[in-house]
Amino acid sequence: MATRINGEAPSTRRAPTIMDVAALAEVSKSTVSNVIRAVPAVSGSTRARVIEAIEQLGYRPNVLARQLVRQRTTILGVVVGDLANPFYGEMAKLLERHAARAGYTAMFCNTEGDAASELAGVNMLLEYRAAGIVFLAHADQSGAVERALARRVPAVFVGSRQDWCDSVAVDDERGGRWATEHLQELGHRRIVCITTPAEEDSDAARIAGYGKAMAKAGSGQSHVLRWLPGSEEAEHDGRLVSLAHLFRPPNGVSGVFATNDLTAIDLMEFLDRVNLRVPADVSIVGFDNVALAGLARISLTTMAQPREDLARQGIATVAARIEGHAAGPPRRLMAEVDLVVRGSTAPPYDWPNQPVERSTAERSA
Amino acid sequence: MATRINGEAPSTRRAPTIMDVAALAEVSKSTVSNVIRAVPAVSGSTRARVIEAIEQLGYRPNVLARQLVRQRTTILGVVVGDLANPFYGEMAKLLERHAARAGYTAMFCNTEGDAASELAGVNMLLEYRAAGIVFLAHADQSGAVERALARRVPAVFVGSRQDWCDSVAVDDERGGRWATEHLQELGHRRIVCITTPAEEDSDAARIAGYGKAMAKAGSGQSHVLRWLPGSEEAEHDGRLVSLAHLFRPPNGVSGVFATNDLTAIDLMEFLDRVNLRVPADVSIVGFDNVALAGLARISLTTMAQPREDLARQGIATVAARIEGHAAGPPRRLMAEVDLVVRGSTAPPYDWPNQPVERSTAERSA
DNA sequence: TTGAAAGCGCTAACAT
DNA sequence: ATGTTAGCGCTTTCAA
Repeated sequence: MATRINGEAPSTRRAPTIMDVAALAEVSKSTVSNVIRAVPAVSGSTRARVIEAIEQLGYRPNVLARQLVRQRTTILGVVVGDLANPFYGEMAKLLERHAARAGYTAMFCNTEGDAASELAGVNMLLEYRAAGIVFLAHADQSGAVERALARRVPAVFVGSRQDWCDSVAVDDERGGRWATEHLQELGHRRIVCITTPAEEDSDAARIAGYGKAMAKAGSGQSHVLRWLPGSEEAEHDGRLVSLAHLFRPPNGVSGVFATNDLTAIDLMEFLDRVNLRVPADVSIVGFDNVALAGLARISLTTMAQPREDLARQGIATVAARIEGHAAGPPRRLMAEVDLVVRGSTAPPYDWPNQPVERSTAERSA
Repeated sequence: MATRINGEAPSTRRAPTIMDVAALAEVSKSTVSNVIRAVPAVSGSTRARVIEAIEQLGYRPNVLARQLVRQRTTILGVVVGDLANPFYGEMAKLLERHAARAGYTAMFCNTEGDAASELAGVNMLLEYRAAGIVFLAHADQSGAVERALARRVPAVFVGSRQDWCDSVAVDDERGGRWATEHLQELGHRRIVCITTPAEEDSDAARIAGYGKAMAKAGSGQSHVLRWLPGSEEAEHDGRLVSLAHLFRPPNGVSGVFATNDLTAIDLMEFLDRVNLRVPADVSIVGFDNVALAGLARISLTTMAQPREDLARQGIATVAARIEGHAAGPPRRLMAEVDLVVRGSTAPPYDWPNQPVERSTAERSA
């Protein structure tokens, strides 16, 4: 009979350990370990006894101890900007699902778009010895996060890019260009780009795409406004401009490219309030194709990101690095962006009817 | 000079340990530990040397090892139904924030409303030796989760209830009653309740509230329909009924209480499609007050849940159990539910105008 | 004020 | 087929 190391009765509060199981099954702890890890070299009868003991005690292996001795965790950190934003919520869910499928446990940290909490979150993940990190957001501009990572843990940016790191994202510049061209083809000339004050990396590329389309068309200048939803004004070249005035027909802005759907929808709300009609007075194109955008009452024309692809490839990319299937310089994977035309865009009020570009595939978010 | 235990140069891939720091600072590892844990009994000069070494190596304590030896983690598990649902997304974010404030690290698992993955998620949290678990959803009906928990780890239900466990939630029955009474006071008599096939605990209470209000008014019977958004039909008493037919004026149903906002909004979409107007033909009341519901284009009358309170009290409740400030039988905390009247409810088309009940406080989700 | 030593629960050689 | 043993990186007595 195997010796019971701990002479006392099992504490009511403490979780049973591998030793408790070994004692009950009257085997050594290695045998229990062999059963848990499905090592074949265990006789049927012994295995049965061990399994019986495990169930009787309600034993569950301590992952912390296992990962400590294995010198490798299965924790995958996910840095999210704002879980309450439906785009990130959906991405978080998909990432978790794919991570689980690949044998990893997702650990989220919400940064609230704040560089300090982003760094705190990354540090926490590092202290948990996360096997890899997925960035859905990146607020830090100072390089502190890059330094903290110090090439010690594989990371991937999903939905945005960073030159020092693997990434999976759509061609944001192309998306911005396409969105703007859609407005131009409808006949719009006075087109502005509206973005949020808390600008993400990907926003810059989308804005650049807008700029290129405007330059190429040669019509009208490009104007980028930073708008905090709720405010009546937006910042343009360091000056505040009144939005209501900006859009006032007949000579106001008739087309808007918003760098994300939430901003686009907030703008719709604003326009509704000041009695400007979408799309009769103002056409709007968003970016992301959140579920919301597909509601008939919103019906927002937008650039769709293939969320499922982004999640799948993001996990695959970081898993390949973790498992050593991939080495070398940062990889930049591209996913396809697509225009989804809905009811928020139409020719400007003074424009003759003409055929309208259609999306490659209409999707319902 | 202290002996360097590990003679080799530090590996490029492995994270530095407390021993590496000790060797570099020429102290023992206990001293390093004392510095990390801010134990006062360390001389200023020693502390400085250690801190210097920590920074030079980019050392970060291994939380796994620490929690193993301390026999207690700071991991707080959060079981979520669907992160892509804005109500849960927002709750997840708030819970994470409050958990962090209380010194815990949130670890989410998304169950997709599926009992099997819920149990898998709980098992995972148990294997990580989570200090406590917050349930935002509960799909399992078999008691398997309760048995797995086996009173070994403190848990709290937030937004729903379970008699074997602490909970923080609004009075769902009162909410359902209030929502129905609002419709009744507007003059509606033919009022149905619409819920999802994947019914949560809290849905049952909301439906019960609807039933009580209907019974009390003595007008019309109560009818509960299970509807899968996208379908043209809903299940009622085991039979399928056509929604379009159900609402057709003048003798169709004129008022709907939906057990959550997402279902309510999906119903709005459906009604829009079949050319029934909200609220002229059909009035709708939802439940949750998600951000979406406050958009002018949706303008859904709904029962608001105090999300911030739920999150704060949920964390406080489980933290109290963990930290031993609380013992004894399950606690059931109540949060206030509130009617938010918006544009989706109005008197029925054949009803004379009359004063309308107003919300305690109009909120913008 | 510092250091030595005994584990926490587990895995993975290596012995038997 | 099963047991023995040496750690994984850390905290925490207890001695010095």
